[in-house]
Amino acid sequence: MPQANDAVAALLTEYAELHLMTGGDQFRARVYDRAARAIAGHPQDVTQLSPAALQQIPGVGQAIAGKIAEIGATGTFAALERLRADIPDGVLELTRIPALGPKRALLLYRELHVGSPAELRDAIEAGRLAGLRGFGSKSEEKLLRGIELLEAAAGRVQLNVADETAARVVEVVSAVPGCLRCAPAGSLRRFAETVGDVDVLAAADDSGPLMAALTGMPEAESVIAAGPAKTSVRTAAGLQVDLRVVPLDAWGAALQYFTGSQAHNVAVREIAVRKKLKLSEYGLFDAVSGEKIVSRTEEEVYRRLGMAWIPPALREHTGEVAAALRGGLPALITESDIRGDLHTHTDLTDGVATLAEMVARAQARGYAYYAITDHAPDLVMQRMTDEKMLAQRAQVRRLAATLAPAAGGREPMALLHGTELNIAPDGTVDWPAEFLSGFDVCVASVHSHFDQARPAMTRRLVAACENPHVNIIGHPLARRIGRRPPVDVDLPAVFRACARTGTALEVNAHPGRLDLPSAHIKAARDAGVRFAVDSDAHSVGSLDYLRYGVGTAQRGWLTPDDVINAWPLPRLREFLRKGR
DNA sequence: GCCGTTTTCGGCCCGACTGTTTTCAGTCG
Repeated sequence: MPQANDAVAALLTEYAELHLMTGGDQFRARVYDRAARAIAGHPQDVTQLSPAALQQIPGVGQAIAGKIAEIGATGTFAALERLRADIPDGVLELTRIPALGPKRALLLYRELHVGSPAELRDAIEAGRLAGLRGFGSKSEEKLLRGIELLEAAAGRVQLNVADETAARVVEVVSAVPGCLRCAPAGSLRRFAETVGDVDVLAAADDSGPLMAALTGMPEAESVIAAGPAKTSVRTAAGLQVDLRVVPLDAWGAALQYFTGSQAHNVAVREIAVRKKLKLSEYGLFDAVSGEKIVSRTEEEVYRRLGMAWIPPALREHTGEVAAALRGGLPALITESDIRGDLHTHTDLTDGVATLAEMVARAQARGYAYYAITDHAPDLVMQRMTDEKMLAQRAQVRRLAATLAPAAGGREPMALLHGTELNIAPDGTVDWPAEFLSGFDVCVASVHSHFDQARPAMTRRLVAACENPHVNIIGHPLARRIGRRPPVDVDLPAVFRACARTGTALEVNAHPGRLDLPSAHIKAARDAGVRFAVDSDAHSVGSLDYLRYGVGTAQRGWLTPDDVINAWPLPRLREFLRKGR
């Protein structure tokens, strides 16, 4: 998805929020919100489209098309600027706090002049909320917890944002004459859950033109530091980007050093010390003579230390160094091992692309199979019915029959018709067994009652696993990174239930979820659990988010054998039968 | 503000929960 669309969508969403906050018509706000989602998921750069083409996008009419044109020309639109003048930035930031919406956020601002989450915390701690309509002691507690969550994520961005920024920097720097190599490093290369700043490494004899290219990027709003070895800028979105330039000869040692993690580097350097060597970002040296031994590639550096090359996703000092020393690194799953996506949506529920559009993109990704799993009726706002679901199934079957064989004479992509069920507080799901048996695959997820106490939540998830038609537990901890904490659940008990019943746990690849989190994946795998790495795509472009799920699976040490959608279709189908 | 085999106006996704109230507004999915 073009990055320009995200910027347009963000402005339209902001307008909807401010409009709602100031008591504007809720339906107009909803239309702007819907248009924003459709634009974010639109495959072409909307600022390049004609008014007529814009109005083909669902939810975009004459007025919003005009606003988009205005954004294309000026970077914003007048109606938004009028609202911004009324309400300071921080008030919108207040609504990012869970359980605090536009109405109460505005009340806080109007009554107490609270204009940011930090000011809200001060106000709560000073007892200034006492007596304010709509705020009791429970609210205060909940808000303080929410502010904590928000602050923990402050200054860090989701993987996709860091990834897109890094890709732009690499593109620009690589194009400079004299640039010999350029690649992202740091926590982005390790597929960390969030990224604090973007590290990009380049190799060149003369760093000057490369640094100038970075500071000259239109996205570079301010220059934090500018030297020959390292230059840092801050983007308009507030993200810090560090570019480091090294001689080509030091590429491997520098890439190893700047990829981290710090704990991994400390462990690797200790190995070097024991071998009477010294490892730095400039190379691996003889500790006594100071003579350089290797530095050109990461592989050489690790090999000279007696280790196989360690995939970046493993470099967290959680056993990877010991495994590498004894030759026991796992053959990690890679994106090319994934044969299909088992959790995706269409515009039948809250997706923004049609079935045909989603399937076409899945085919272009080279998948052997692809599942459509729209929401089930208990998520009331999606207005799903038996009839709509059965009609979609017929449509899927018809479409499947028309798919052309893939390149190389392979079978045409198989289409699986599925659904994403809602796990009710008691562990039951939307439909009875008879109706469920008509699906090829069922994902089941928690979408409500996130605050259940641990015993109830554990019973709930275990009961879902025990349902003979539930194949995959979707986003098992139901967390939203920086937005909503994970549910409280006895994970070992859930892992045992999954292994016993043949239910896979999802590694949801959406960069705002990454759930099951990598920290828990290894334990689940050791308990005998299988996994499904899914995009949970709601648009054509977000099918590509799958790579973040693969990175998360790698951080959990998973191999293709652990991941059901890396299996050939017959083996997958056998798993989905769940012994029935 | 968008949309239409309900098509140029009058609807628009809606039910449940929570914490606050004392009958309901706000928030969420």
